[in-house]
Amino acid sequence: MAAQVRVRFSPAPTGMLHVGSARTALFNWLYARHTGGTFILRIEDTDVARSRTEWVDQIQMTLRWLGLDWDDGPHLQSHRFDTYLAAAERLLVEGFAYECYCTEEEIKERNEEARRDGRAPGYDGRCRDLTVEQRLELVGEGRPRAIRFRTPDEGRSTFTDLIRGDVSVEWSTISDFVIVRSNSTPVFFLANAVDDIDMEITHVLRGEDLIDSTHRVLALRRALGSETPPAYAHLPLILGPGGAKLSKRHGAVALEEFRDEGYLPSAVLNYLALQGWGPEDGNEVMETDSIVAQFDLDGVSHSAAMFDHQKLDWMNGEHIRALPLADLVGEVLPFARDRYGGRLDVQVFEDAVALAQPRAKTLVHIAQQVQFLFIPEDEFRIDEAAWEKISKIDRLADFLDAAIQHLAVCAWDPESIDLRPLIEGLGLPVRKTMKAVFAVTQGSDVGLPAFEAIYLLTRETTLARLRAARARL
RNA sequence: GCCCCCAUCGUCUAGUGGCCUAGGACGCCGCCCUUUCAAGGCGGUAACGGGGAUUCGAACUCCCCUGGGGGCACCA
Repeated sequence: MAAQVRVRFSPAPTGMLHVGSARTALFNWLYARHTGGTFILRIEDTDVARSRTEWVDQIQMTLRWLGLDWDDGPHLQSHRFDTYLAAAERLLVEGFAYECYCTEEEIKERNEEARRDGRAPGYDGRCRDLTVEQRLELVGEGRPRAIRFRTPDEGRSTFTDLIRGDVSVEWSTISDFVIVRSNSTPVFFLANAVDDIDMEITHVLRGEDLIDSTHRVLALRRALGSETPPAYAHLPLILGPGGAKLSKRHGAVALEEFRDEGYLPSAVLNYLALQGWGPEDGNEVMETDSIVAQFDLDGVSHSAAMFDHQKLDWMNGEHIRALPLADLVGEVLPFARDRYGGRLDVQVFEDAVALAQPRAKTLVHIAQQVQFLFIPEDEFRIDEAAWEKISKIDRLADFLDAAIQHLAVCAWDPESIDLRPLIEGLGLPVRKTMKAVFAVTQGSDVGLPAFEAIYLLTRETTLARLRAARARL
């Protein structure tokens, strides 16, 4: 057996957890749990200007909501600047890095010029081999000092990716890069390399957008004296519909949004696991435990996946239907309380959720479906389009009169409430006429099973709504 | 512009030289069930980007092209 697996999820706290990051977190977590390894949470907040502690908290909350627990951390890189700076100093002394006195503006200008001339952008190496005198002069001018890592001028960099095989690039295409900013804060590459060494990370699973930066991190690690690099696995990206970058335009992209829209964490986790990975038996609806048991790296696909909200909706419905009623009620309750507050009758609510469960896509959807039971009577409205449709129904007034008469005296149970015999008795078409029942009692011509719904509505309210509709004709 | 990665139904994917007249899932369409809408059942639609090469035989191997994505920051 190989050494214990140690993986980490290392987000930058610059915003909410995006589905792409969440998928990366998930795969790291799955791999750790599958192998019995350690899952570490590390916050890469080296960009002090953009990082915010509220995002650090928010990210943790979201990971917990998804059900991803970590064994170690969160470790904030902002607490370890001294360590990174000391490492940079060592690299400086040993000649792996050098001091750079070019200003950001100068570099930007030179890059733009290079682009105009059709040359490749990237640092031009101006400060690479300054003499002591030159350095002193630049310092004398009051110029800021950054530290740059010196990349090889020739040869190739190659590493073996766990899911892509050998990945290699010509060193000449990778220019010297900054590892310490002129304001003396460390940059991602440095902190990342140092921490992965110190935390003894064995496997780095991250998005494919980072594949090019791996060569630089690996070179840094070697310069820092690390002889055994971790295994790298670059995960396919998650794209929006049409293959464009997944963005707000395509609907929810932050996990918090999915939570607020009434998606179950188990469904989101299940769907995310399917972005780039699939179970061998093809059975896609899975409990988290089952995913953990089956997950492995060689099942990960190579190509990017497009995020499909429709499939997520279906998946969420599957998970909603798999939930025991009591659990589902607990899940929907916050959404319902939010809408109906004290008007919510828990017993009625439970029965209504049971009716909604087989036809629900999201928890919010369920909360909306039971609305007709809990809104104040003076706020109850029949959907205009539905009213338009049902008002054309043949002999609607006769039917409503008969229904009122029947419901005023019948026993109050769904069986006795059943209006179909009455409709047939009047010689009216059942399906068509039932549309009116839905609209008049629930506000829309589609809804929860009519007679159970009427039973929950109570005799009094039902009669009131029928009479109001009759009066409106 | 240069570099890197990728390439099977609309989408997620199975497929690792013959089991493929390419399988499953979402979606879509039809039928059944049915008090609406769903759910469920049954059936259908739909793909190996193009061209070479290797081979008795290529979705699967190799090369070229094309296409898509990513990167080339004192962001991560």
